Amino acid sequence: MARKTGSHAEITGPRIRAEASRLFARHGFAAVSMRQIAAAVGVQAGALYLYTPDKEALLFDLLKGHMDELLAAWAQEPRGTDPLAALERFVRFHIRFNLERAEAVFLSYMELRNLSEPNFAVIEGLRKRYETELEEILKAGQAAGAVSVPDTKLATMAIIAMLTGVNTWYREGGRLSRATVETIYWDMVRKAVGA
Amino acid sequence: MARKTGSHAEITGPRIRAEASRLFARHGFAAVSMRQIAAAVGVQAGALYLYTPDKEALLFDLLKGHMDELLAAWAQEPRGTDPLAALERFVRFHIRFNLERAEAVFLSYMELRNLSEPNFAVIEGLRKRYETELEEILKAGQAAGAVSVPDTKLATMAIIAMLTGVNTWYREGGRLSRATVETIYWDMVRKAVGA
DNA sequence: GTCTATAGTCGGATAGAC
DNA sequence: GTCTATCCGACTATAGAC
Repeated sequence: MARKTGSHAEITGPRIRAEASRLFARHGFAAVSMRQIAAAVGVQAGALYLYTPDKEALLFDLLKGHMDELLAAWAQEPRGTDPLAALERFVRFHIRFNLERAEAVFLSYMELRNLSEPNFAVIEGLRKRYETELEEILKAGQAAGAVSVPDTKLATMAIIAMLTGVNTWYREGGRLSRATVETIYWDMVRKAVGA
Repeated sequence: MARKTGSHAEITGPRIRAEASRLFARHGFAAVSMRQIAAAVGVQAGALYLYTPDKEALLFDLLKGHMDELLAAWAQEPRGTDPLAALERFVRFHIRFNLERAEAVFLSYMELRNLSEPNFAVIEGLRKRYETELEEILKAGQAAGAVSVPDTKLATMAIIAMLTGVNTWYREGGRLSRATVETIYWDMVRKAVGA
């Protein structure tokens, strides 16, 4: 028989993050109570405070973890010298990674304003670093004559918004596979940057 | 001397909507209390219920009002038979209108999940109608051979996401004027659709 | 590590005086 | 139309038993 109480530190921590992520994404940070999270995990509300100092720190952990994983995953993508190939890798990577982590992407985007100023600045810094990765690719492409955009900064923001937008409409098992979506978006991005 | 109490129905209603919009956009619907809204307007919390049956209806009014105004404003834009000219009008209209109503755009986008199912369906229907306006332009362009996209539905979603993204970074008095931003985005959209 | 119990605050919404 | 007062429930976070 499973006992009702005892030590489960190694599984409770991750489960708290998983349930909090799910609930925050579905109902919004402010609309979710610590009691709801605890109930979803199967512990009492008080037990959550063994794993997080407060509710905001829990949100920050989720957002910070997501951004770290995003940057780490991009860093592991193969490099290359061809700017156009790099751009294609970025487009496909961004769509693929964001669809795989739809919940975390949604959170990192909707719940930023619930962070305190210092925590907000951390996440913004990581986001900016990711954007810079794309801008460097565009600048290199521009320098090499492989791409032609009116403004690399605006092109960066335009491309990221366009790609992230996939998450708002894509549904698994729908009309198009992920690979097809990647290819169609790459086609539009390639043309948009005049390549 | 201004009296402290009395009848101000004609100005209080709009002021409640204005302050609620501002507060919801800044802190999120769930994080804002009726007392906060009342304090911003300068009345007591109970007085709000003369203007709205409950908090959600207040949010719905804001979102519905915004979508109605968006569709009405687009309906007033000049028509024409040239699909490419129509596309340019859409691009410039969308950026201009959304920058003028940044607060309402942000709300209509972030707070959808706080609506009840029937109210949610109303807003989604209006949003869909707006998207269809763009898709019809792309289809007409495709038929006329003026544009060439792999998929008009995806191109619609990609363009709208890209254009709406301007709101996330544009700051008044920044490096670029609104007109310049419109022109740069139109250049990227035009290329993206193979025109 | 998790529980129960609780402190202390704040929430949405309503009743009734003016 | 607005106010004051209030009901009643829910919230975050903590204390202390086990």
